[in-house]
Amino acid sequence: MNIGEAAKISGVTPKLIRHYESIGIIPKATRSVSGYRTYSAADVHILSFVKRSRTLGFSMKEIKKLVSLWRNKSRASLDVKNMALAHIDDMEKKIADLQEMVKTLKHLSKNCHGDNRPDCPILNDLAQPL
Amino acid sequence: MNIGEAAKISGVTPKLIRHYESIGIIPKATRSVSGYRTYSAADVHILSFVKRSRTLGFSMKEIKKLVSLWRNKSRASLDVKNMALAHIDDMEKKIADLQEMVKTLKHLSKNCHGDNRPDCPILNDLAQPL
DNA sequence: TATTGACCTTCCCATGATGGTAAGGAGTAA
DNA sequence: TTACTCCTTACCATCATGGGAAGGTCAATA
Repeated sequence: MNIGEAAKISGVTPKLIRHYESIGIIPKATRSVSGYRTYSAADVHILSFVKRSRTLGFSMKEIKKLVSLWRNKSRASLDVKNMALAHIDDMEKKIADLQEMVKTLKHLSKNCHGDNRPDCPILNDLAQPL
Repeated sequence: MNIGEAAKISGVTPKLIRHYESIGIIPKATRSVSGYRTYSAADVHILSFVKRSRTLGFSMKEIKKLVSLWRNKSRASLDVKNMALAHIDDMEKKIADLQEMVKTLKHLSKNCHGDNRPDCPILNDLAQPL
């Protein structure tokens, strides 16, 4: 099948499929006589794997490793688990950061009249040297 | 003062100060005879404002608006509050997304032996067409 | 057969916020 | 004068993705 159909099935746009190929996430596609990329069901499976990994927030660098682990039948599940745990850690840090910001902003917003008057605790906070 | 000192006081690197100037977040700095940027306490105050706004997760686009509201003495606090509330919404969406990913990955990790064996529920999930 | 329209190709540029580096000028102190 | 630190601009990199241009291919239809 051509890149368009592979894109529809995998949920990865043609644009991104080419990009993934260029940075070595996926193997180089075979080509038709006229130069079109051609994909097998196995190729589409890799693309779906990448898509799902992105959905779970893994970076392309991590996904590159995940794909190679997936294709290596003698992998140790420990390696995969460690990647997952590290990624969970990263995300939990991000969540904590965001929650802190939300907390602060909610507090400031609560004290802001939110009317025509210029006085505003939010701006006062921002203008305060940290 | 020169850009280096303004950077130390405000916590914004010289690199970023120049960048902020170039994209119009802060007014163009006055220059010394030899071309060095010079900053007043008021200029540094703007930089601190930007820094604090970044700390609260606002985008540069939003900060541009916040700065202009801050400097507009006849602003309506409603405008500021609405920006804050919209930003809170954005962040809460991001938090929810991250929490969903964490939840899924934690579940998968719990079921992964994490040893020398290749069998791995995490990879099985990733390989599953969504 | 000629044309059309949908698909494919490569190449370059843009995003957003930040960092790095290189090449060169300015300021100051020994 | 040398040496060192600071400043200047300009370009490139990151990360994942999207947009668009210019041109080739394929299949169906007029």
